[in-house]
Amino acid sequence: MKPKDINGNELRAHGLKATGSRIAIISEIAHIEGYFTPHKLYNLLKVKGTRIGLVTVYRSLSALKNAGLVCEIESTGNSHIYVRRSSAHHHHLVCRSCARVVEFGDCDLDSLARKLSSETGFLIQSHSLEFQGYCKTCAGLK
Amino acid sequence: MKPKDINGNELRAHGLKATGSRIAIISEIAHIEGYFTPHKLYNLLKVKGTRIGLVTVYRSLSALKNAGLVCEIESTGNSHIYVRRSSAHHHHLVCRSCARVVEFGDCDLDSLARKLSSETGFLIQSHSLEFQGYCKTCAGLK
DNA sequence: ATCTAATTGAAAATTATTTTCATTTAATTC
DNA sequence: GAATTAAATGAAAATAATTTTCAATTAGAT
Repeated sequence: MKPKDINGNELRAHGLKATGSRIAIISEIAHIEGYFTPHKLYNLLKVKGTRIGLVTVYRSLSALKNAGLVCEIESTGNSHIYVRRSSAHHHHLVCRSCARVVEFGDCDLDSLARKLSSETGFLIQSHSLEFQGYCKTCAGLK
Repeated sequence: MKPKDINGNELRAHGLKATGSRIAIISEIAHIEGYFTPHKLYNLLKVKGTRIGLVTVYRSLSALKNAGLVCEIESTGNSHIYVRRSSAHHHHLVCRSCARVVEFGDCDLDSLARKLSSETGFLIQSHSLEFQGYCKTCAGLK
């Protein structure tokens, strides 16, 4: 929310060239509460009057993902879904109604991972976990 | 592996018309160890000499998913990914090398869900969990 | 055997994403 | 501050994935 990225320091700190497009993109992402697709971000930027092409949105999101500034969410849908990234290892609570995303970090899956590892012989390297439901506001409206 | 589906009883039991295409599809799926995309299944069927169109593969997988005979896996990729479904509530261990999938059921996330619920006000309805790594065979080869 | 609604295939349409390549631009060097 | 350079950009084309349309076929019921 705060305009801390009016300059491109955060981008440069992550090894990315601080172009006008990217600054506009991370500024816009800072305002998005829930998750978003490349198209949604593109449209938000267009409404704001910027002239950033869809291709640049795709490429920038890919770069921001590699730099760790956004996360890509796993889904069964037909398009990429991103959220702004804040903490290191974390998971998401996703609202089915308004797309609000809440992060949490304490997943405590190590003992389960160890157990599965010994039962199956798998070398486990990572995991993904997500809870789906309705946020406080949307749950109240139902 | 066993040809229990040479007839379409499993399909009819789930409210699906037992067409030749669908019988061929579930028979083929029964032989696939890991996960698969619509295209992969389509190609396997073509190699076997069937004349099932890609569109039918898409439609059948959608129907089988609704009927609970296959699961769709969440991913960040550009295509749908399915696995044969066996038990009710379960999760997957996925091998990054050979795509082998091992199911497990005891995720024990209820207490975490309750805690998150009380902290955030979310009404939690479901969750997805997946572990990624290398299966015993592929881990040995590395 | 007939009927009917669901399924199928082929082609077209739609949607999502990536590549190509000429141009522009941020960051560096002088 | 101007010149240099590699990376980023935009527009269009290419590729890939998925869905729709519609006429023909077929499973399951009568």
